[in-house]
Amino acid sequence: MQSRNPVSRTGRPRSAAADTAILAATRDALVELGWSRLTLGDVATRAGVAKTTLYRRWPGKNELVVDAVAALFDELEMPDRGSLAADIEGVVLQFAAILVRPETKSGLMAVVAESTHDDALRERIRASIVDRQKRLVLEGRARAQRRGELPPEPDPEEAARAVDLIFDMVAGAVVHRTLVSAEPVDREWAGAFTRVLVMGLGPGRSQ
Amino acid sequence: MQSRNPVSRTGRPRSAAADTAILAATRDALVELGWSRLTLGDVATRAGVAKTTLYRRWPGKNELVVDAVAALFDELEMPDRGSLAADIEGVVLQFAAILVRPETKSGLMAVVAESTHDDALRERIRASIVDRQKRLVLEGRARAQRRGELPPEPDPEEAARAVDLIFDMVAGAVVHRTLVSAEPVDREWAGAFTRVLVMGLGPGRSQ
DNA sequence: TCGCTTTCGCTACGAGGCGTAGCGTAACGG
DNA sequence: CCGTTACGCTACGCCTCGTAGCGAAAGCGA
Repeated sequence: MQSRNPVSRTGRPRSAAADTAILAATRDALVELGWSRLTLGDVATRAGVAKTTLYRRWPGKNELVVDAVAALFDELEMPDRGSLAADIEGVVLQFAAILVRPETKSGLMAVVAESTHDDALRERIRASIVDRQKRLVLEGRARAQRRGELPPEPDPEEAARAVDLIFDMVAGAVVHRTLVSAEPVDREWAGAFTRVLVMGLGPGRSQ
Repeated sequence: MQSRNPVSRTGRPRSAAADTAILAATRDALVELGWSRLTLGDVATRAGVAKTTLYRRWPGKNELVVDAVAALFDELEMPDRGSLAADIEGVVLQFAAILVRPETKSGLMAVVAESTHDDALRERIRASIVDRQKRLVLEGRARAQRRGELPPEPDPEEAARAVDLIFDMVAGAVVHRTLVSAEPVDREWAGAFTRVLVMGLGPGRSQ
């Protein structure tokens, strides 16, 4: 995760089990307590480690929660479902399944809020969470172009803008539906959303 | 704002100036400190009131920040710009203008995160912030139907679902673009977003 | 003008989290 | 076996929280 020296070959190695225990304890605490009431001392107790061990590995609450939540996004993948619409609907439902979990809900938004005052934290979120999702958009877009569902985009800058737009639309809508509106992202909603998006992307000019 | 008795006609009245001073001080503190480092004692000092006065009016940090941020949404309105696309683009830019302010960025997401563990807080957010935005969607949709840009929807439940979907798409995309991607919502982005949305809503069946 | 009522500013307080320092011990590699 | 690093534990000063208690201030009605 983070090591002060690139590799320190001597001395007692850090316990990998402690890392996973701490991250799991953080998620448990997020579920039970939410963000504001979560304390690092409590997490340490839950994980069965000393509080000092926790501080030796993470600078503070923000970074710890980012890593704890990021692990939830490991399961993200994008099987080829045959069409652009099916691919989008699949990734929407998959993303929603992660987002609906209480540890994600309370943790993710809180660190995003903190990141508005902490550039390093924003970068950490981007690297460990956001980019992994964006990769799915890139993949789905490339597939759709191969199928002929979307026109190829010769200009790389224009393509990047299009990917960013799609990404913000998909992730934003799912997040807003789940967290702000507090309504479920079920097949019906995902289908309606996908219809609008695919229709908006398809025949018209530009992307 | 909140009064324990519907109206108490006797005794010293609460200072209305203190309310506005406290809310303004809260926004200032959000700008300088962000959410996590904001303390109620500091807000009281900035506002020139005693800390106890603050606690007499708000239960805690969450509710105070909701009210402080909600005041920023007072300027929301939706002039008729002649077409559905222009209306959407206008509300996107207007919403983004509020959201880009540092007090909104750090405050809004934090209380949303807290609301996942506090139903009363979620309701407070919905009533004082979310519903005010949703009204714009309702208005723009009605206008577009009057113009013939969108088909009328006889089924009220279906109409409500459509409004909710549009609302989550618009607000979600703008929030995600601004807070997570940390990129500006300029005319170019707003235009591209509006193109996709309008095209997705328009010709196809239902929405 | 005088009470009655409620709010206000101020001070003080216990409780609890934060982040760090220091120590002795444990677990590796050479 | 030795050097090095991680670990568990305790203790600490600092800060914030949220509340209690007080006297003074500011309205209203008689």
